[in-house]
Amino acid sequence: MATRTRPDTERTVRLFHALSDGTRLSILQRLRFGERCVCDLTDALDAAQSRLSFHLKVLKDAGLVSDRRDGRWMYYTLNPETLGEAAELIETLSSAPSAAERKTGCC
Amino acid sequence: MATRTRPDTERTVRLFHALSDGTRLSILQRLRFGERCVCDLTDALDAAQSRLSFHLKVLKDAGLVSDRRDGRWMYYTLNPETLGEAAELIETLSSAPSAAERKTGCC
DNA sequence: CGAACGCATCAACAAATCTTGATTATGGAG
DNA sequence: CTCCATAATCAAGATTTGTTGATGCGTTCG
Repeated sequence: MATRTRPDTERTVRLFHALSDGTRLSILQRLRFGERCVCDLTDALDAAQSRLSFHLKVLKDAGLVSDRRDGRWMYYTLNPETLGEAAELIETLSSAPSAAERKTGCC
Repeated sequence: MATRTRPDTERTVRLFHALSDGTRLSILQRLRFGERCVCDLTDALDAAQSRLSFHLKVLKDAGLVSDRRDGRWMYYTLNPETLGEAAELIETLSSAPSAAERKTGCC
């Protein structure tokens, strides 16, 4: 069994921060339906282009989306692995501490 | 089967926002080991009392912890239901859209 | 080539968030 | 009642985050 990767607080914070904004959640919702270019998103969310660019960067830095260039369009897709990671982090929080954790007294 | 509760973006944002801070994650980690009073946490995390009070309020407002008074102490505990809710929200994001969702074109 | 397009990036401002120290509120001990 | 302990709240300031409009960069098309 793989050793549980250490929490890496900084990364965790970035992940949940990326998820803690309405615009970004809307973007992720859209991306559930498949790849989208920025132009699709500006239409759908009725948001300024630079605003979306900003949020897409946050999502990308958190690893939640990937981008791909095609001609002059940038296409964004969900990154399920990272979403899985986030779910895992939450489940760890709600799980009882392991024997090892109890022994070392926590954290 | 219960109808899927509508996303309620505002609540979702507050939930993930509460999870997107190092101090708050440390608090939650501690609480996995069981109920703790604020004094325990100030010791363990070496943080000013008013700082912890602030973060505990954020966690409480998000529904992630509950508090209980015992004499002059306030005891905080994890709220597993809300953590489950958070995990669900994430899993929804990484799940394929339902037929109904596809029909209405999304969101 | 040059013009138009799609998008990232930047600067400036506005707003939200976090920290710190002081104050207030509540409860228990003497 | 007075004093001390525990924790919430508040005010002030620093920092971070989000928005907007302008600019720049790469790509395509004429």
